[in-house]
Amino acid sequence: MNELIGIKQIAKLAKVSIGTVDRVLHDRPGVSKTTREKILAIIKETGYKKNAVASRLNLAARKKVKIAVLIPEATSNWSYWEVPKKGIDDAVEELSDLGILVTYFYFTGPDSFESQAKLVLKKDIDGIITVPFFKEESNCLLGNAKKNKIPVLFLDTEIQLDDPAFFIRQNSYDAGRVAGRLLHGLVGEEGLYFVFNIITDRGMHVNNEQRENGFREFFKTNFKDTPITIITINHPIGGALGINDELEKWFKDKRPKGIFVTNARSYLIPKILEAHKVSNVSVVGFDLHKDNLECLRNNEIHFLINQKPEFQGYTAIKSMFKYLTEDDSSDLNIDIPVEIIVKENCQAL
Amino acid sequence: MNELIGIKQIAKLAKVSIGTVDRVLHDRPGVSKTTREKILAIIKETGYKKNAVASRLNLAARKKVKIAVLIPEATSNWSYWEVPKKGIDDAVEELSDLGILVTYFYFTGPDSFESQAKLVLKKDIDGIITVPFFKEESNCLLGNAKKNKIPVLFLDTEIQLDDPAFFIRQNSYDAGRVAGRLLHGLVGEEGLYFVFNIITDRGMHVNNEQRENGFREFFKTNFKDTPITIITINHPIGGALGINDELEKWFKDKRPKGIFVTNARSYLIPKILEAHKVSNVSVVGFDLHKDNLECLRNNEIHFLINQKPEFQGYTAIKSMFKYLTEDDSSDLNIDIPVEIIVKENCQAL
DNA sequence: CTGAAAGCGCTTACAG
DNA sequence: CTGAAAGCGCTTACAG
Repeated sequence: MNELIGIKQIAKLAKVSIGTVDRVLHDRPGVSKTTREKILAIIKETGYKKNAVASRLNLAARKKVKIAVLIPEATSNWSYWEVPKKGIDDAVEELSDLGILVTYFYFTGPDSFESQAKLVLKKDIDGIITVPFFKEESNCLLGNAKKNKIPVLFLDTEIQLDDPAFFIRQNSYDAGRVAGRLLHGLVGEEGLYFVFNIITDRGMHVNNEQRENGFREFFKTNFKDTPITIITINHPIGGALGINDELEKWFKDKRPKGIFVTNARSYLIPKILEAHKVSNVSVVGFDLHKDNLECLRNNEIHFLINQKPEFQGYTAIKSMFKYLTEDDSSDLNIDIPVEIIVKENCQAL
Repeated sequence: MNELIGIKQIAKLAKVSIGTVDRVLHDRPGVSKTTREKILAIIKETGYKKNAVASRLNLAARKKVKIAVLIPEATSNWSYWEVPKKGIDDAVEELSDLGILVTYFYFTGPDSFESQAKLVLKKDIDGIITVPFFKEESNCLLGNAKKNKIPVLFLDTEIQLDDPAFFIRQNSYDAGRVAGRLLHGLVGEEGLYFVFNIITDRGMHVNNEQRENGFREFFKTNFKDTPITIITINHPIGGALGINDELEKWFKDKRPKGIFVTNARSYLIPKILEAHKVSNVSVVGFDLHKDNLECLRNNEIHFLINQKPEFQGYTAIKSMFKYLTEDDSSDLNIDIPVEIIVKENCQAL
């Protein structure tokens, strides 16, 4: 709390000009070894810390930090990707005085991802935020970005890539374990457990798989012999699910039942249950999709797990900006907490 | 995204100097009505927004924002108040370049709260962050602060005061309803429910009461005839709880049981249950006290509700700073979300 | 290799 | 009532 030491004080102590101090601070060439070392010693001694605000004030006007955001196009159904975008926009607003420019690029499948990624790399850009939905194409983007020394931050999903990268996403395996805990609490040890993977042709299912694995691991660790039935349904988005003979068989059993839906489509379950005339089934799903929230309010879904997409977007921008301006990568790898939502705490969000 | 309009451009458009523009922007006297109106019109037209960073750069060096934080002294037992303090310190660190100075004051009871509050008001201070543990004394502080036009922000607990004030805290009533939902999920409709208020002589019990009310309201709304037994134990912090005849009576009943502890002392429950030789009781409590976390890991406590004390501290500083520097009070009243913690999602925090 | 000057957008004395 | 200058801490040309 003693008077903050600035570049000016350092210069005075070292008997040089502030320009020279600046050169040393930024590791720029053109300083003799002796002066450099003298200045470095003083910087260390005084515990000098650069004033990031003053620094940005200059640069903001001349050279904005440019970040490209490459995400799925918001579809007409559920515009999930509007949510992280909201967070991104909030962060941009907060950082606007510090000089930031975010440009959005959209993709719909592997091909457009690839072409948009190429477009991004052609632009004059400092960092990239995207999602690793397509392994090969993500590797390609990551490799090319690496060549240009452009950092890439992935949201939503973690997959193994050829080069190290940054990830801000929920640990889906942990989320599955939490779902196991919650569903077990409602259904008990004598229950029948179902995992519903309601998928579509296109799109990644990495999160689905890891959530299922975590769910099974929970039971394997805590309640060894609990039988879990995995049901995978390929179903286009929109449209309802009808009677299913395989399901009918399962529903005949009298034991208490729990269903874990490994993605946002748990809102489809109540109608299936109705069609099969089954009731008293506990349901755990993901994401605060409005239809899910509706089911939560009607006690048709009992728990929702939130991966905080808005926070993901917000913190992605903040962390990337911090990295690009202060070379601080500490916030570029984040485990989003597994947030548990019930009817009584869903409004506050 | 067109070129940002600055004070200089405004001045040029209005054919005045930037000094005059500055006077208008800050509503300072010494500008003729005509020029003032001309400038205001241009500001409106151009959508000028002041560059907060540049503005602070000046002031940071001359006049720091000074915030007094008056909180309970951290006790040797559980230093709960270390947690919001951590959040406060993080926020201060983040804002250090913008010129902030936080001074801590500590109290142990109503008397020291009062004397420390007086001390705070004598200092040259821009804002106060504290907790409303003592109604009369809080009113006194709030009244005096109002006279000096110093904003007061209360954390942790909301109570009704004579003047309007700012609150950043969890809605305890909602938290109680969430606890009801969670415990009911584990215990079911045929169960016996207990609310444990484990209190001490000193200290406020407003949160305890509201949590209990919310809990009862949950059952009243959803499961009308569920019997709930309220048990209030006055017990000093530290030391264990032994056999209790009244409890023994209740524990004789064979029905499934659920216990809701309305504060952080749920870690005392497992030992009581052991003493009474009762098992299979579901427990919901508050706060990530290390003993509570230990019980959560041992499956002796099943849910914990977190009121995010670190976030409360962090956001208190950020919001107060924003209010004092940008006159933006929008973040000074916050409902902290009711965060649900189980064994499987407690590490990430 | 080093220094002096101009500037980022805004604020604060000071001069008229 | 208004303007011109100096300055916040740092960065960037430019001059030597």
